[in-house]
Amino acid sequence: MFLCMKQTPHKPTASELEILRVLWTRGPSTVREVHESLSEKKELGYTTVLKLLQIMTTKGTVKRNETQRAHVYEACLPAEQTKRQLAGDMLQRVFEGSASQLMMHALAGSKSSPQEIEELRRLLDEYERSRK
Amino acid sequence: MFLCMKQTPHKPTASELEILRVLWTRGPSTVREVHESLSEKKELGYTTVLKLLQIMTTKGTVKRNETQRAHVYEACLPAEQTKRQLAGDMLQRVFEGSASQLMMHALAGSKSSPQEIEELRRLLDEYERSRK
DNA sequence: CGGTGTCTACGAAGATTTTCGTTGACACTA
DNA sequence: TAGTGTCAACGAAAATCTTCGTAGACACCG
Repeated sequence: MFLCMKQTPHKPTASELEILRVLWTRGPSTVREVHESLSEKKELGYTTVLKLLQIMTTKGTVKRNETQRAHVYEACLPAEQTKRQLAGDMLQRVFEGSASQLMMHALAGSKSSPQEIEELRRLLDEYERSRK
Repeated sequence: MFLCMKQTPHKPTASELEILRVLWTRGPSTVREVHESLSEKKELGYTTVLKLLQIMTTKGTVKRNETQRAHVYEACLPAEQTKRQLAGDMLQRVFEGSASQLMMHALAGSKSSPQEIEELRRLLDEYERSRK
């Protein structure tokens, strides 16, 4: 078995991301738990989830604790870091690094509430302060 | 030959997006022109680009004018619309629809200038006005 | 006309992703 | 202990993506 030598963590695929989201919200979980959580949204075989988690283990996306019969899986990276990577990747690939372009298109495609806008303003202030 | 029946346009793959970006900036272009443009960044065979454009044609991502011997390809959708779709997709899949989360992570992953922040504020104002 | 270069079409190989079926190990219980 | 249910491992099929080689059509040039 090889350790993952990659410097930059793997960009998760669509299915991997769904699993990661479960692990982020539930914390360390067994295959069954992940499967049940995903099954609420879409039909998906148990072994499909198992296989995915095994693949993600070899990729180094998740790690597992094998002390129990039902192995317990856990995301290697915190949600924040992976999300930042995904956002940054799209920022470069689609918006040539322009955060305002990204925001503009995201807003256009979503129904953001006034509260959301207020929160965004607050974030900008905070970001600006931290940059000083 | 079938027309594309899909209501929602195809989400472009990574390679398709690279090609779309060329078409968006150059406007309608031949395979050779797209290939030369992409070659500046990375090595890529001529027929690879040709094949991609052919596939994108069947998907309905691009359309082509065959009146010249060298067919001229053109994106079906304006850049704005596709970018909006991509941003909105990520917003849902990664950030559960929270634009502020998206922006927070995008900012954290980029080096946004004070001008960029100012532009973001302006966008928020504008968005809010348009919502009224 | 015949050679040279450019173009599209076709097919196909290789990689990656997504999905499960099957098998054998393990454990609980009646 | 024999039956029932749960689990990980393995392999593999199907779908999609990425890449390119080859062949045949076409046009220009001498």
